[in-house]
Amino acid sequence: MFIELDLQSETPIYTQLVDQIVEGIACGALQPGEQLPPIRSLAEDLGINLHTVNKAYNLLKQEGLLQVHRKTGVIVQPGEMPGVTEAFEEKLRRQLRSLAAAAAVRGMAEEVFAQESRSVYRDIITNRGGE
Amino acid sequence: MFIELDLQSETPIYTQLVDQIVEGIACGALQPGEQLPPIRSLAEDLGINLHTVNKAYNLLKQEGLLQVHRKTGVIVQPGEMPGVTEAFEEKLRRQLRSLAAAAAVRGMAEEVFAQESRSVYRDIITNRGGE
DNA sequence: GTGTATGTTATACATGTAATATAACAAATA
DNA sequence: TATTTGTTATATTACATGTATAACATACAC
Repeated sequence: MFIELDLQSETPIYTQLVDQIVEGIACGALQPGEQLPPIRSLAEDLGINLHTVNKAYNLLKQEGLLQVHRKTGVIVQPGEMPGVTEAFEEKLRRQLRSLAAAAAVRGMAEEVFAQESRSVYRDIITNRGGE
Repeated sequence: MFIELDLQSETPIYTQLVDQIVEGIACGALQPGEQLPPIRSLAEDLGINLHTVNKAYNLLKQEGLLQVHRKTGVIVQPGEMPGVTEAFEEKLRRQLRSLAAAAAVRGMAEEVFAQESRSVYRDIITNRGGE
């Protein structure tokens, strides 16, 4: 798997997992219908607890990005992806707001901030990794 | 004061405080050198504990956005604002990355995402509030 | 000086979250 | 039947959040 954890980071492990799986789907490294490792294997591979993986998988299931079949295991949502809901828009704006304010205060111009966003987005879908 | 807290929110109170003060500085509602309420008054006004306000003020002090003088109280950084450091750039990119991936997965196009960022930024500095 | 308003520090407590460790359960399939 | 999967249930540890009190240190007004 392509997952890399930073156990020293202040971002919770399950969040890192969620983020990297979402990125994987976004950039095409994880195709719709593709199988993810069983929670126990992935947990062992990463040296973490089964429940931590489970929590991440469940969050993604609730968001409609993963499907969980008993015994079959976990796969990337095969058909329609969730789409941009009103709730998602709100959440996105709320988080962008915090970043934009911090950027503005430090003198980062509007266009630079927008360009930064665009460039980060592009880095993801072109699978370059970003750093 | 212009602070509004949502005690039901999952975002910690001190984070909400930090965000709103940063926004206040960004949009000009809080001018450089301007005085902020004493921690005890603000805490009482908002119906929260003194230490919660103190934590927020201290984070902003560490980031160089506030100055804390004993007895004089807390003021908005009067001279040079922090600027876009390497550390800030990294942190910004890391957080944008998570948002961009989530947006991409839901089919939000690159240009829409960039435009969204630009528009949120503009909302802040033009002091319209945003919602 | 005395008093007062400020931020600071220390201690304690309650609650919730993150992560781990075990164990057992439920369902699908070989 | 046995195995592999996700699920659920407890328990424990550590840490974060928020509160509550109390005391301390400094600057300023009087």
